[in-house]
Amino acid sequence: MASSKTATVGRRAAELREQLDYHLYRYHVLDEPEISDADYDRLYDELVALEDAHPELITRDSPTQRVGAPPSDKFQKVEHPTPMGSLEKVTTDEALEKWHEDVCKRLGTSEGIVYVTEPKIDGLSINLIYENGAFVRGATRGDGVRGEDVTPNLRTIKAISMRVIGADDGVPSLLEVRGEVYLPLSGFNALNERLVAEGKKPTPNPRNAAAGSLRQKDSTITAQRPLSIWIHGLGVRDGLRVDGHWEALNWLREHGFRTNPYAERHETVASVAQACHAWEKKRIELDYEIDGLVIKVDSFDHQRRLGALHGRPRWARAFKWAPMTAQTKLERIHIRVGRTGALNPWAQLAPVEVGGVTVSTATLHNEEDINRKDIREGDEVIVQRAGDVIPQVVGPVLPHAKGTRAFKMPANCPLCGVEIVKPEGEAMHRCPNRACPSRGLESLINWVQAAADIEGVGEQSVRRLWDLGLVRSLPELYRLTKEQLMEVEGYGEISASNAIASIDASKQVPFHRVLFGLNIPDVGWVTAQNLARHFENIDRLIDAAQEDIEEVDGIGPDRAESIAEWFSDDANRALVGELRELGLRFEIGDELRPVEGPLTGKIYVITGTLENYSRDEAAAALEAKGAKVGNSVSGKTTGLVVGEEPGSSKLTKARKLEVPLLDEAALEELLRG
DNA sequence: TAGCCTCGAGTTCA
DNA sequence: CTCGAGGCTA
Repeated sequence: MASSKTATVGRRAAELREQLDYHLYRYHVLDEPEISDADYDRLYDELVALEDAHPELITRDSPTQRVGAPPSDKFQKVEHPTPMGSLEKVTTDEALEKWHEDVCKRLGTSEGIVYVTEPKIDGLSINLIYENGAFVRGATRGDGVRGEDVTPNLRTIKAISMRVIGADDGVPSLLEVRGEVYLPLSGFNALNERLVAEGKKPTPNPRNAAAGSLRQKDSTITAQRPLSIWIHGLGVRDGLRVDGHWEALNWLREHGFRTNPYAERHETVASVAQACHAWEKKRIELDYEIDGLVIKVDSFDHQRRLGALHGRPRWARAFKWAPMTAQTKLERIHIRVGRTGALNPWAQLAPVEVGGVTVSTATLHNEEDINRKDIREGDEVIVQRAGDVIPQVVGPVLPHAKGTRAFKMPANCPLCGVEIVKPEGEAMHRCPNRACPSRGLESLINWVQAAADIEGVGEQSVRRLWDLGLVRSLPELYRLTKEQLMEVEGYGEISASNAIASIDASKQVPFHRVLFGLNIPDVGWVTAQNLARHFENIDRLIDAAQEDIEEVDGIGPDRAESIAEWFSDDANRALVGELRELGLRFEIGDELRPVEGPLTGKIYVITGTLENYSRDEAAAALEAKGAKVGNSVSGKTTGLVVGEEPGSSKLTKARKLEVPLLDEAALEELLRG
């Protein structure tokens, strides 16, 4: 008895759902309601009552369940006239090719299929409604069926047209226009600078910043954010005669909508694949983030015949690249003490794929930076590899896990136990102990890999030699014997004698490299060269007064003082004497003579990877012609040599300063001419 | 004295 | 590559 009643109720519920869906469709999709709103509400209320009494009858797609997300009192939920579907993604050429084959099979032809690609903007999908040519409402995508009405905020975005231009040539009475709201990177950076200046926490990425800006309750705040939009499609468009997506984009553009200029038309799938790869590299040139390309079958007739599966159109795909950001757990914050005694905190991360490589460590710079970003051990954090290669921890995915606490530098050096100091106004904490093992070890590593660049002895070997107590100083490295080296893990008869030979050969490195390798504070590559050029030998330098040192290019009172102080230390003087006796070079050769050539006075900067030269080779070739090669683009830069996968910051700066760009062919031309 | 420029230092992964 | 900071210049 009871069961048959339940069955009746179940049938009625299903009937109501079907009717409600049908009337919603009549109303929203076709704009031709068959019943009044009051009648609709009566049906709806009946279903709600049934579902309240029999919760087991509630289905996920019930019209009553469309308010899925937690209710917000800020924004009204609105239903989209046509649902905003999501795109199935592909990540490989093979998957793309497979999709193409499916398209051909379903259309029964491989002829005449045209694709359109557009950058896939990492922003917020928005649906805009125009009635009789006037903007009346805009909503976020939400769950695809209902979104949040953010009309007042959208009105503040100047890139959104408030009316359809050229309405006289037959604009549909109801027009649904889809687009992606985003925050340009320049605006994102400016916003974060402002937030930091106001003592607030910066936003982790442009997408979050855009979302936050658009969901401001107070639209005057939204108005201050430089949001923009790319329009990429049509929803409802009754009576509009366009036959394909490409034509639709053109129509939109002509009627006042901001469509992306990098939309491309492709006659073959191979051409589509090519675009997907080309844009993966070109994307950093854009002032907004894209995470792939959207690919659509152009013809609306084809689109209709292909249809959709589970709300995902068969006629479109998102080609997505490996993400440049990822979320992972920050397991521990470690401290490393550098060759100058600076304490460097670094993050040990749960390994995670970012931009195609597995990242497990990242530098955290200093205490201040960690706390400004509010990063804690145990947090879930966002890791990013942006235009550059080096991963950074952007910030925590709030809230903090239980039991975490703000990061604090240790009071004592983790290696030697001496009390840590932090000079007023400086960012870095330091271990002041000159005899701290970290300094000796790190400076030896710096010697073998940078200053002298000894082949066959790398960081690992130096660490092992140090641990075994065989080499604890530079002179000890030069007194190392083959027999001793063979005790070290990883060395055999041959590799040991080769390594000894390279150590011996490294005694010939030029004076300026020796100076660099001594680890004098404030003396890097350039200053070492300038010192060598100015004083010519160690005898003049070692006893030079601070005022004499100030004469050198790029050295002012601060640096001169620290250099003079270093040379007045007995231990350092002894080290110099010992190295000299061992046969290292302490006077200038002819390697620093300036080269006169056709490019004298010109300054070039190189970015990206060149095909026929390494960066060092290209730099050497330019220098051989008299040019200087710098590291950063400035107003004085003659030209920026751009290879494959260039760094974004140099490129951006060069554009801004109108520094000429040279490709590899132009470089070769320059070197010949 | 401000703002540009250059330098030093530490940096990841395969 | 990016940051911070010292040096240089207008």
